[in-house]
Amino acid sequence: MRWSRENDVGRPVSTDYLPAVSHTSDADLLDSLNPAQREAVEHLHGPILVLAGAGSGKTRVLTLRIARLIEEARVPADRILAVTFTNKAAGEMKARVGRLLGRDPAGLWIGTFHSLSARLLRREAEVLGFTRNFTIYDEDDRNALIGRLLTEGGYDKKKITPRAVAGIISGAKNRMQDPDELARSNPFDMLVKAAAVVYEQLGPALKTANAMDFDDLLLHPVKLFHEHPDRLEAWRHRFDHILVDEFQDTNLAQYRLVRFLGLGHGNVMAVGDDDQSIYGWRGAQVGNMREFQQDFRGTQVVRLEMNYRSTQVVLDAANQVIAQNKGRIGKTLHTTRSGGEPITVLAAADERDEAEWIVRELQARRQDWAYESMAVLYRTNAQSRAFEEQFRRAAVPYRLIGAISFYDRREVKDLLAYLRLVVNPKDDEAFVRAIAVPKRGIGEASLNSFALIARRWNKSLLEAARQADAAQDLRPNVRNALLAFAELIDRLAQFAAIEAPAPILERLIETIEYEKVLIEEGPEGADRWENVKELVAGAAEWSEEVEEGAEGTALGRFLEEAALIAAPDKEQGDEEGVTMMTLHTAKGLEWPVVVMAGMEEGLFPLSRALESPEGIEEERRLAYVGITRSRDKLYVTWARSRRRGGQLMPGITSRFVEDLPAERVEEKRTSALFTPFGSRSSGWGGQGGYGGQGGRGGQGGRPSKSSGGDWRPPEWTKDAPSASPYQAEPIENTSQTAPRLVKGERVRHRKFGSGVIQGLSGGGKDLKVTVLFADPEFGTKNLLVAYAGLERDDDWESA
DNA sequence: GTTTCGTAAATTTTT
DNA sequence: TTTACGAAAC
Repeated sequence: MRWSRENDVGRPVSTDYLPAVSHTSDADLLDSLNPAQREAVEHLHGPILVLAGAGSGKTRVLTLRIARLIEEARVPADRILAVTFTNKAAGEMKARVGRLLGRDPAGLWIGTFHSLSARLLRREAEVLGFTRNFTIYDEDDRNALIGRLLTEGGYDKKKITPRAVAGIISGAKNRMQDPDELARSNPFDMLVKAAAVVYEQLGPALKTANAMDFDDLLLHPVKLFHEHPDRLEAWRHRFDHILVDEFQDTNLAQYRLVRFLGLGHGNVMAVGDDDQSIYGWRGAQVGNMREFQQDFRGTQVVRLEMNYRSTQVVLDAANQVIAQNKGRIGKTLHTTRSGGEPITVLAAADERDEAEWIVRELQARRQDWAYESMAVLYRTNAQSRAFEEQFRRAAVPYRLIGAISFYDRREVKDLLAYLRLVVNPKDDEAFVRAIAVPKRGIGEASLNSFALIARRWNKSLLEAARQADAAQDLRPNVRNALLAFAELIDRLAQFAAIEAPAPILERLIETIEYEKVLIEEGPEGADRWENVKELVAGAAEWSEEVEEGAEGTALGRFLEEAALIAAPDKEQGDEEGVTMMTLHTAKGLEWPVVVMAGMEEGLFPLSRALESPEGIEEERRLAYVGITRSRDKLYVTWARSRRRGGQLMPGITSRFVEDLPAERVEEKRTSALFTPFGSRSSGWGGQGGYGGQGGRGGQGGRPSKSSGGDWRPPEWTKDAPSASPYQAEPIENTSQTAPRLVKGERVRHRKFGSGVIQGLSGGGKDLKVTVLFADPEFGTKNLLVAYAGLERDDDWESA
């Protein structure tokens, strides 16, 4: 096969379209590699660090090397450990290795640090004082637990929020600090002090609940190896080869784990790119790449600097942006794809205008590329909304990735709480969650006094509930409800002992009449019920997968997957189409056409990141990641004003836009009617009216000279000052797309549809309009302008 | 004790 | 625009 054609078809996931390789000799494959790649692939023993630039074929190197270890070096697959950053990457890599081998690499340990650690911990749980059916707590569970500890500690949860405390504790765990060290790190900060106190109690509390949070999944194995040399010895001999992908994003615990497991034989391949380190906020430390070379003596270093993905134009942009960072290991990407389309930098009026222009542009570009070849990337998930609206409106298919995790939905979590309780009766968070839905006449007060009793009895909530009749302090109906609930769980447990996850779920849903519960909740109930059905369907599908050598019951494994797999990348929207996701999620993927949207100071880079030089450098690396996702065409867009958190904020171009090489950039702006701010904001109320002609209808692309009024765009200059953090003030008193607020103007409301302004009242923030809506169901309504989100009703243009 | 309504706060990225 | 929490009503 020809590797060079591998990515010619535009699809986000680069392996989907790989032709199945029935049999290809290794020699052929090796011939297709460049010298550096080949060096990495042929290195079979001893430590090796691969500095793999974006698009330099590192997945190819990793998969080929694994295949060679199995095929050439005759290493049994089950003695190879491969760690990736996401579940998706793991799945892809496994599939690719399978294709290279022409068979399933059975027994190969491949997965994320978290999933592999969980697997290890299930086998070693007892040594650490857990049982193998331990629960994995997600953020909500952990925060709820922390909240309870805060309340018990007499803290005011309004001043010291569980979330803030959780963040501090998580940071400490990432640095592998114990509570004492955390307390000492910042003895004068009340928040840190409180966090240290809670941290102290959190460990035992989690152990009591037989639960671990995400951080613990990494910490406990390290602790295990540290305190139990015999276990370390055993696991050191478990694997002969270790490969770690995205090594630049490992944190301290992850690195320690690699070191523990790898130092014996030293057969460790670490693959990473310091320029793509974008998880510092989560405790990742690029320094691990240096540490690795020191800890593993004689590490061979290979640099992959040949990029097979992007045009010269795109690479120039990437190189120039990243060059501003200090302390890089240093690397310059080369490509053979000279030239390329220029980078389009677009200035839009606001996020809606931005989205509208992008959608139209992508529609126009459909003659050159399929929708599946295009991606819109943004800094924050919140930005996806504007795009969704415009994609829908234009009937352009899209796939939204990652925004809301399927398993994060309330109805899904509620049901899973029951199952968790079945698997782990000590899981008090699950108990609290499950007993609340459906309502059983046990409110906060009852639950609290019951929890006290349970504690006095030294029992978990479920255990205590089984004997609730002995709890004299409780009212009879509460006692009965507790008993009934415990019985329900126990019955479910009996059923679970012999059944697969799907029937268990079905039975549960039937028992608690969940469909009825949801439908009675209101209009969203139907959607929620759909999700429930999807959950059952997913469970049924899952049950069919045969996973050999896995630990625990089927139900336990099902729950573990639900906890660890972000959102089986539950995609929303259409099957195929333009992809939308955050820049973080986009790491490792590629598309012929990439749009980086929302390139404004304060949004990207985020204002929070501007507080430290490291923060800005990390944002810049994220920009680098974004740019290098593009094969052929890159769009970079920004908006002069943008709604953020309900407020309209003025925007100036991101410094990363200014860093782009001017000679490779073409500037454009939309011809949209402009949203006024600054001095024009006083014009609200009566005379209104910006940009006489309906500019919105004009096709984007050509800069139009006077799109309205006396407004001037901020100059877009190469050397604009950007040293000081950009602090934007909200724009008061404007609506997004500025309908003329005069009597007779046609406006559109999100819910009520189109209507005509009948009159105005109030002023400033309290400005109200009276609108007669076309739909008789709504009739005349008084709306607060600042809140109603009225838009010009320009349907008449097309009608 | 529970439900409902209203007001206030809040929004980074992911395992 | 959505969610979270608190107060008042049921």
